[in-house]
Amino acid sequence: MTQRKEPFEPLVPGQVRMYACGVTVYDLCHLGHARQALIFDVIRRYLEYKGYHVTYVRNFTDVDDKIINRAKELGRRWDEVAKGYIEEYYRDMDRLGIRRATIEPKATEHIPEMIGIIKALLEKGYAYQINGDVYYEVQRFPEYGKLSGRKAEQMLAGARIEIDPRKKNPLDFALWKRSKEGEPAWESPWGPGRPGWHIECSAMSMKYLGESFDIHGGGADLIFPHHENEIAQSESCTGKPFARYWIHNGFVSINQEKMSKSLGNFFTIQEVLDRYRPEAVKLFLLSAHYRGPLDFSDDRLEEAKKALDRFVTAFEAIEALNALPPRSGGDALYDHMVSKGREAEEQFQAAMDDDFNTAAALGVLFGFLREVNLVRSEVERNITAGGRSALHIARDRINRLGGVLGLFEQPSLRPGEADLKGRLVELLLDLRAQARSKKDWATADAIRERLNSLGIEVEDTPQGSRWHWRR
RNA sequence: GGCGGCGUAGCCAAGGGGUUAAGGCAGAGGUCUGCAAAACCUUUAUUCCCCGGUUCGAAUCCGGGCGCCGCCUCCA
Repeated sequence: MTQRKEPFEPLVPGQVRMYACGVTVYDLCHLGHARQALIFDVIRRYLEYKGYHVTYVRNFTDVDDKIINRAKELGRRWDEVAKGYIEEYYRDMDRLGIRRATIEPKATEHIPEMIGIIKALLEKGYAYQINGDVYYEVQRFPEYGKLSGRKAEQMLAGARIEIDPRKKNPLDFALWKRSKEGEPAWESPWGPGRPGWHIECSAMSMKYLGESFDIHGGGADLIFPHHENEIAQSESCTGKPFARYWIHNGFVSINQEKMSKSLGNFFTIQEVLDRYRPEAVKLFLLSAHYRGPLDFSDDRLEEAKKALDRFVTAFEAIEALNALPPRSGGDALYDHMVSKGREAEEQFQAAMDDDFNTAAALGVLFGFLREVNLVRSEVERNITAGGRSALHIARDRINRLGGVLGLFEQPSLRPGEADLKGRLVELLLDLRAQARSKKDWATADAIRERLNSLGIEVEDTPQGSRWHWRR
């Protein structure tokens, strides 16, 4: 509200109540939606890491013009279209490893609450009805524009909105829309209709979080008018301050242009995930501060993938050390790693405390990884019990902190690695076939024995060798 | 026209009045290796778009330019 960073103090000590505007389910989600969802997921995870009890509400807008239009295009029922895209949404978020919110309400399931607020606004004189439509009267709320830093007069000057002559003021917005034939409709004191877009978030956030709560947010494009309108209708209804802190994320762009449906320059989450691991996509999305723009390109994703592999290879190498028996000693290494780890965790917290600076936090993790690799190369030369524990504890810390960013939670197998095993066996069998053709039985038998000891049985047949995992 | 944001190495990106200007990618050198690849280590900005000002001191604050982007209509 002050347009700057503010120290965070929740309304109720130890508890955080946050609301993020979710998606309108009329199409597949693109990378921009992924960024928004991830950022709020990370904020939630970090607050939990800090020991807060977090109630996180994220809604679905499941009735709206765009859904109705989409249904017409597809020749399906509007509610089926919404339901289908909610399923797609969950599929995308699950693949990305973005946690479900505490409560995920749908607009259509909260019509009575919305009607309640509209009624109250009419009674208090903040709204007026025309012919089955109900509008909020912006001029009755002097603070209108306080979030976006605009004044009502300014907005009129350059307005490019079409003016509805029935409205008292062009800025007035619909709380309730009368339904046309064939459109979804709910009974109301003003006749059959459906809610305006802004009212749903007021109704659902206040229902689950109370009339005043801590954090509200969404994409930067929602600042005006959506969030401005939410504030107006909520505060004039309750007479209390609405959300205390506002968090708005920047856009994902392509060639410096906002990724959007209208420009057609978007990539769906599914398209991106077909080509890149979820963890790499997340690393990319967190590599810039959430408020700034983030330009998408294959080069950036490739970089993120390689950067992520630094962690993956280190984890794998640390794991591999377990197979070998350690010597005693290495206590100094252990102490060193613990203190470096503590230092890193403090720096990580400092970065996240500063307006959730994930890019800086990631930098801390990479810096710590270097320390870990230094120790690792020493332990690889001389495996000691202390050295190995040092690496384990460091790996656990990286995992834990990475987990706050939603990273390192998924199996570290690189894509194709599972079937890579099969291809490696085939490769060995090819070599073995060459050896057999030269009657190099020692080599051939050695390969068979070695594979056998790994649980792979090899059978020779007239058609060539076959292999299978021992059951 | 109004409101807001951004401009830091070859690229991406933190920082934000005075410690060595994080980190990633790419490049260079090295360790390892029969050679290679991979991996790891080291290294890479006397300088932060330009011009003025404030200050003992500015990339960081202020004023003015230039360039890019977003919002003001649905948009994460």
